[in-house]
Amino acid sequence: MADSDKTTPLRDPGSTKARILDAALSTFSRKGYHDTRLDDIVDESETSKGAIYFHFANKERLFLALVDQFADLLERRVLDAIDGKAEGMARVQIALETVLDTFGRYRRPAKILLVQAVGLGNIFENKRAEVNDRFARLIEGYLKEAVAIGDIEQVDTEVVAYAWMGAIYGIVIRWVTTGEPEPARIMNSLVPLLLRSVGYEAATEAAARP
Amino acid sequence: MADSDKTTPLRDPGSTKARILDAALSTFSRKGYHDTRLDDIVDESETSKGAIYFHFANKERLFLALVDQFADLLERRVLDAIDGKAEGMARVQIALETVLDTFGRYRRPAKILLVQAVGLGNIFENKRAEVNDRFARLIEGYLKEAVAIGDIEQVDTEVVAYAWMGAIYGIVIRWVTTGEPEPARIMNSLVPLLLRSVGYEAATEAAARP
DNA sequence: AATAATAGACTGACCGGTCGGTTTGTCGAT
DNA sequence: ATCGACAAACCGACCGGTCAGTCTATTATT
Repeated sequence: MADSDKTTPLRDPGSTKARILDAALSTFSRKGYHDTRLDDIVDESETSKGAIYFHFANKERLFLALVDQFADLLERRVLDAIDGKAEGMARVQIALETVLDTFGRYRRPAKILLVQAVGLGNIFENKRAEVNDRFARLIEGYLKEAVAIGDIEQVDTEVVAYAWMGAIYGIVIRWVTTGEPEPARIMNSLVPLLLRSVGYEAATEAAARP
Repeated sequence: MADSDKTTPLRDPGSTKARILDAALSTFSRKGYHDTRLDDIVDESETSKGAIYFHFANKERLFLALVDQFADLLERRVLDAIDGKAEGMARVQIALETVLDTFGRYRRPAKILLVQAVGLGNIFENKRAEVNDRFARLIEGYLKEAVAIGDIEQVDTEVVAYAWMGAIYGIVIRWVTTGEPEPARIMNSLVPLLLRSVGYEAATEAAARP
């Protein structure tokens, strides 16, 4: 996923691939998958069809590369944020805040993952479900830990995890589309709301970072 | 929307249109918008291209007709269920249960609204947002009422409403796709979860209907 | 010279939409 | 009650634009 996989860079191959990915991100997030023409990406990246097909097998793969890229980033950020700093519900809270923060910082990738990757064929739907599962399971793990520790009472952790992901998605999708509830407001309203839903009162108050 | 608008039905125009809508619902919900060929609908409905274009302006309108149809049904069911029977959080609870129950009963329309209508062009995205808003605002209204009455404390009703819709969507999408959390379990876990998120303890227990 | 990387003209399958034509029912006139 | 005129409903072959993907040519690198 980095730059130098194994191929020897000629002119400056990384930059072309990166330019293609950038342009693809921009166009896909703006127009959606089907309304994006390969030629749009060619224009915006100032490369060529040949370059695209040299670096990616086809349109579908190019799109999925963006999804994977962002899913990886999101997971890394959550894991980094947690990183043994706390346990129980404190962990859950940090995880939620990090997910929200990351969506906030990366608006276009978020849009691709949450909006544009939905409703396409089964291939895409599976990928979306896979990513969703990944994070729902992550959250569920922390939740179970919190239950075990006694931070919160017994709950249907599976339903909670998916409901939370859904709630986050719902709010973020709206923000991504309309810009409406400002990230700070989302952070301050949504996180306590979710925590309260399992009977936990949020510890922190203004957690929104600049 | 009935049959005899003003035109005198000849053979039985309603039935053909209904067959087309049925086939469209079936195919769109299964394959999604773009993977559905008009000819698929022709085959499944045992009609013809001409019949489709006689009743609908184009593919897009046919799809949107399904979305509208279901959105109307959903709204009607919620309003009927409420219908002055209660007020405050009791109303909110009934609204939530009705929405969930309706999604549960109409799996394919639910899939079209929640999955297949996402990620298509802007036209579709707007429609989806419109429907989503409609219900979020509905819920928000009841929530505000509950706050005014004193059933629950002050909350960011807008965020709560959209978060709830998202949570419901998230769970229902999963069910629609995988069949996973059974409707009864959803009803019993999700509704209390949502109510608790605004500090309200659910009154009823096993509310799931046969 | 050989190979990686890039360019971009070109192809062909695909599919939404059209359109001329056919069938089926209504109704007024005879 | 028969017919002819008309229209609503329906049929399906066909058209034509679109666009992902291919292919050959060209350039840069070792």
